Amino acid sequence: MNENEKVTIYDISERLNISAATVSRALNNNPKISLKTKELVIKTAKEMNYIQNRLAQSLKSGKTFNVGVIVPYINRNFFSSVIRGIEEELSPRGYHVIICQTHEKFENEVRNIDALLNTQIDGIFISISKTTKDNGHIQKVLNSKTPLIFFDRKQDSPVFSSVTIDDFNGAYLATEHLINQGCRKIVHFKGDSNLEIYTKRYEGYEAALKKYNLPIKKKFIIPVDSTVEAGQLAVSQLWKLKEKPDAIFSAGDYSALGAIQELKKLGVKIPSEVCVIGFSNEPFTQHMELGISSVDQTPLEMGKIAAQVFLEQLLGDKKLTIQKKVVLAPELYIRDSSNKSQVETSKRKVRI
Amino acid sequence: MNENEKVTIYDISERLNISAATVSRALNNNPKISLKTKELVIKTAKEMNYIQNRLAQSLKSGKTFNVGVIVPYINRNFFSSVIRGIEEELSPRGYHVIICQTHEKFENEVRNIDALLNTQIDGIFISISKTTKDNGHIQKVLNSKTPLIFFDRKQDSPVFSSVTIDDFNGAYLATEHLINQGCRKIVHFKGDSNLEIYTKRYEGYEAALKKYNLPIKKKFIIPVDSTVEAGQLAVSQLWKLKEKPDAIFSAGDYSALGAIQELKKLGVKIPSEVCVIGFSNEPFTQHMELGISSVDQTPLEMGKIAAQVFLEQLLGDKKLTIQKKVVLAPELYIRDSSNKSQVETSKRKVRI
DNA sequence: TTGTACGCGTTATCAG
DNA sequence: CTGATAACGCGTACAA
Repeated sequence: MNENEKVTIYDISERLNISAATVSRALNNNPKISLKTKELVIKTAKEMNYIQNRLAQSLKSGKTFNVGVIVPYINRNFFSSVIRGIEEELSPRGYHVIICQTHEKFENEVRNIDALLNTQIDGIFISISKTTKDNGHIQKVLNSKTPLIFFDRKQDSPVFSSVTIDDFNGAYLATEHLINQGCRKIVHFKGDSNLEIYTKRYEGYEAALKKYNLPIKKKFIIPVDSTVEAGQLAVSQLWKLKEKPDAIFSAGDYSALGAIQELKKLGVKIPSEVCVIGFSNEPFTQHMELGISSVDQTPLEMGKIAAQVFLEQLLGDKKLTIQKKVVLAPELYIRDSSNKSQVETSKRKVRI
Repeated sequence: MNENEKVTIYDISERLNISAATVSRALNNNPKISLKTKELVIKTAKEMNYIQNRLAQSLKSGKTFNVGVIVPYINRNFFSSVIRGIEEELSPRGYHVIICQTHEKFENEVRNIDALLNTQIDGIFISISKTTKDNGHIQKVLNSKTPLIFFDRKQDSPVFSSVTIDDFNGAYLATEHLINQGCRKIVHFKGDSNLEIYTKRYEGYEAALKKYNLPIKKKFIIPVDSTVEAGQLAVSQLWKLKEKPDAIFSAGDYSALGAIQELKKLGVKIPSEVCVIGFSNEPFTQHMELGISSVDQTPLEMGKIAAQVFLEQLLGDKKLTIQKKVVLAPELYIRDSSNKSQVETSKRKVRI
């Protein structure tokens, strides 16, 4: 009963007095085999507790059925949700998902790419870090002919596909919503300019103001980290100005929360005096007593679609790199923090 | 310049007119090699953009430097934080982390184990699902001699290690805290009895009541899912009773939140009339206007320690399965929802 | 339909 | 110190 050592196709072939090749064929739905031996092999394989060695398989085929996902931090709701989407789409097809974190450091991103490349993954999903400047590491991926899909935070690339949301439009709609609430002096908490998502959000904000003939004021455009503290600080600075804002559109939810906390401390009424809307639709925004309006990025869907793009890529002609840019529609969630009419909308989902 | 095809040690050996074996030695810090050729090999390897093929390496050595992590859902804060801990501890040692989700379904757990086993991982980290009954799949892992570490949600096992928090004590301290606040009629929202973590929390609650000579009432022990809705429902049912509770200790934060929402709707004052404390210290608990008290499970640390236990295991004698049960101390976070004295503690961290 | 023989890229063993 | 060779487990032309 000491069948503890790994059982291989050779063990099966010996037991059955057939060749290992035949066993292999039986196990791989190869047509060139009689039903009889095929069934026999499958049966005894099961009996002997045979499990295929994917390593050997991969070495032969060049495919590992592993993909790598690179994100800044895996325990941030947005990223873990995207990863969940990827995993759920890919695992039924036999793929495994390897995760890597950059901690927003470019050097780690490079290291991760190298590590994934030499561990022979079949594809890479990446959301670049705030400090990523050049694209030498992405070039390496290109050279290795490994499919790569950007999601959310992408680099401009003429060859690689990407899945993002329409940040411009999300921001435009959020700003327009504030304008519709009667706000005229709208502050924007601007995210890191190194990332396209944040410049796009800024542009959407600007476009909405222009469209409604509102002035664009430099002093109302504040660079703010996506942290509670940064939001608090920004508000405390802003409220020292003579001209007070009547709304805040933040590029992140945490800074929106910080803003709200500070506004309350200052005795400013929300939403009657100031409306606030964030971005990302973090879980906490809906749980607050005063629900925070936000723009949802549909992370689960983003992950699933990124995975689908990857799978399509595999089917396509390898020579001709088919590149696909998917842009998802963001969803606006209007809650208390920006809802002056106090209509019951906190649960309502406004599909764009 | 068409050096695009994968370059192997043979390519290097040809170029240098030496054997592949020598190249291999040079690249692996093998002592049996002259410094001169070693440096030469390393230099040309770099020039030729050589990257080791980990697949071949793994096939030879039997080690893949991949580990698998199995959790119910990866985008739940607790789990993604543990995974982050594991990744951060293991990736500097060259390991990759593969993630799998069970969706709380036993069948998926079995499937995931099988998949990981045949993809030849070096170890498995698992938090079992609510519906996991027997342990046949864990036996398979044992047979394959693959190290396995339970974290948080474990099965009793005489051979496998585990890293958990002291759920009993966490619950005991939470309950004791409520008692110290003057509460005498304390409800417990009890989690799924299939999981040890929840029965332990229940026992901790019970022990605290006993210790302070408070009666244990069946009607105050309510099975509640860890969802907002379940918490709401439980409170609406409870407040139909003649005897109203004056505190709730919930085994989960979401149901604690639901309870608070429902209590407010009923016009019940928190914490003066009813104190509430949850479990898990989900991020939202600290962000609420009325901060929710909770028990922190130190997920990041749990992940790191699980990884360390795994690494220790590798060093130990393979024959003798060294089994280690690590129990971490939970941390109580007292916030508004259970702080009658209104002392500023919302930020204070009470280390146990 | 089945068997033989080789290669995937490395490393370890054994000579030299 | 270096080279030749086998082996890890599998899949697949090619031959039978």
